[in-house]
Amino acid sequence: MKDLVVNAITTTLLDLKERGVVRLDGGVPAFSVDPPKQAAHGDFAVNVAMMLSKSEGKPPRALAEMLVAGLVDREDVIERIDIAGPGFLNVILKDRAFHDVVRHVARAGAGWGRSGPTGQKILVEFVSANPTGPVHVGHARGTFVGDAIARLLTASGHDVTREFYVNDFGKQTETLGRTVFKRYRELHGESITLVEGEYPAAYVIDIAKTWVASDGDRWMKASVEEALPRAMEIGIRENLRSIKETLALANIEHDVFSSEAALQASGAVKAVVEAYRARGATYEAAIARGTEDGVRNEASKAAHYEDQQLGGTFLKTSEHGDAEDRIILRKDGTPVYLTADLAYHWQKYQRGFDRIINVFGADHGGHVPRLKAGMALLGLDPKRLDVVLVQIVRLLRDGQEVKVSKRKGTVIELRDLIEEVGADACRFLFLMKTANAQIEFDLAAVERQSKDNPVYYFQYGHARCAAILRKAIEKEQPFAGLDVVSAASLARLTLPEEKLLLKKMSMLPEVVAQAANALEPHRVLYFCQELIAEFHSYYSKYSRTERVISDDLELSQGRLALVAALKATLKSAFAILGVDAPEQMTAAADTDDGAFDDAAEGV
RNA sequence: GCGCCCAUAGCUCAGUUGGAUAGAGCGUCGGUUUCCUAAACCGAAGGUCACAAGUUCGAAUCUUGUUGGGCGCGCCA
Repeated sequence: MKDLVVNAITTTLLDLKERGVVRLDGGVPAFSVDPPKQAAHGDFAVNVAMMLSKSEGKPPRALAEMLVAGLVDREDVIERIDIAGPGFLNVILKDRAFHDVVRHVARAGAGWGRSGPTGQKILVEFVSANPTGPVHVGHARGTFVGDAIARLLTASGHDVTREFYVNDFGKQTETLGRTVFKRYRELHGESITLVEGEYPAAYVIDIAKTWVASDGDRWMKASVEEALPRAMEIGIRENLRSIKETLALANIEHDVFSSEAALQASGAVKAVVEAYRARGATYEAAIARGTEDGVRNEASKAAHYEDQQLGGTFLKTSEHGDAEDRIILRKDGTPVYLTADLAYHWQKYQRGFDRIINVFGADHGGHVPRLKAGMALLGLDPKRLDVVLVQIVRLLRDGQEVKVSKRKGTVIELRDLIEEVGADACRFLFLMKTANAQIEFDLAAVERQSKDNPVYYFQYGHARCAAILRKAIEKEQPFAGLDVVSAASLARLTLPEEKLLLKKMSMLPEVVAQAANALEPHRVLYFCQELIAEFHSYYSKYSRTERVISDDLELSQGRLALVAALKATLKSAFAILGVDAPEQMTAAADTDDGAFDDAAEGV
């Protein structure tokens, strides 16, 4: 619908240029066509006259008048254009333009709001929780945001691969293995003590039980070194199984689980180092170049680990915006975490993705410049790599901060949260906010409010549409269908609220495209909220006077078309967000208090 | 100390990439159901958009500075 206005204005501008009325040196500017806040300002407000003022050397209002006078409206959809304020064009459209929205929705079907295939291959990596424990609430935000971004990009016609990077290599995995082995011995009657850094939480005991069930006491005589590979294997396998179960509960599915251990075993890590050497991007040193002259000072964390810094092979990441060069091989020749990650991302490029998106927690923000610099040093375009940083969620319970720590065993699992409030409600809590703002999250409030969670407002909007369509059948006026509803019926949609609803619905494809472009799923959510609010308001206002279903059959069909189009719009938007669109609301279940109480147990 | 992110109603957050009189939910107060679902709607109260300059027709939005908060600054991952 907005396209109609954009086309008419563009055509008019080009025509005026042809006739020498405007110079249009910079081409047609990227003017805005927006629904104004106030109804008095027409259906769409256009700012093109203000934008052209400087380059044309004429006042905006004069340009606006020239545009109106020379308007070329090939599709015959513009009723009137008012000039207002500093030079806005307030466009009023003919009713026909509104009714075409219904045709659009009908034609698009299940693809309404989505775009055709772009051929672009995009990789979205998200969650990537360490397989040393279950998915906890600290991961929840990145998990839902990542999933919604993947859905958005899919809706925009891109070929999306969803990936989970499994850090099944390194010291933390070893620590997990040691803890599992201790618990295994404990189950066979030994008394054990966990040391600082090992995982005290109960889930490790469950892992050990699984191990006992399959291997019995076979490893009781083995040394730690002998048993460790098996302990790590079991630990990672069980944690990964638990992670996948939780993700399934959250309605999230990954296409690829990429293993760091496999990456290491494949030789890819050594290969990336060789590639850097061949490009002259490395050097051997005891300390990173430049760091002597005060890039680091005593306040830097690095100072506390100086004794572990023995030198080795450095990568010249500072040449591409990183604060300092980074080590990629220790003195003994072993690679560091970054080296593996560089190899991993090199592979992402080699796998043929046009765009690579990582959803990281804000605590990994410092990692981004190194990664991008590392890609640049391989001759790859770092702009193809986008990192969405999801800010920390501060967890509160009744206003008091809750510290979540895997090491202390005070983990609140995402699974518990989902079971308490439901997957859709949980998803909503995290998608309502932009990813790059830190938020607070009161668990007690979530427990209390689980019944009036915002998600139900959305779902009720859809269910209400469904209820009206059911009622029409009951009253023997079943809706004919969006594709066959008559022009005469649609012409009966003349109430201002009805036109507003149609106009709003028509914006869905643009909202989705913009949200995908910005990697901001919450935009779709707020669009739905506005649309539903307008609908409830319309419904209530006319519930006594202008009902959807009346004795006027022609009018009823028109209004049912409005309701059906809205239902289709919501259903499509919900699917893009990963939220269920129910046909009817079931009574809110009673929630028992304190569901988190035993989730945070220590050992 | 340095880098990144943030600051909007009592609370939690939006604000259509610079547009006209800054919004929603929750909370408070008051109203609306013989009716297509009240999980809804209507109204009231509530704001120096942290502060100060600057950029221009126009700033919550862009620039700089100040203040306050978060994250990071490791040869951990």
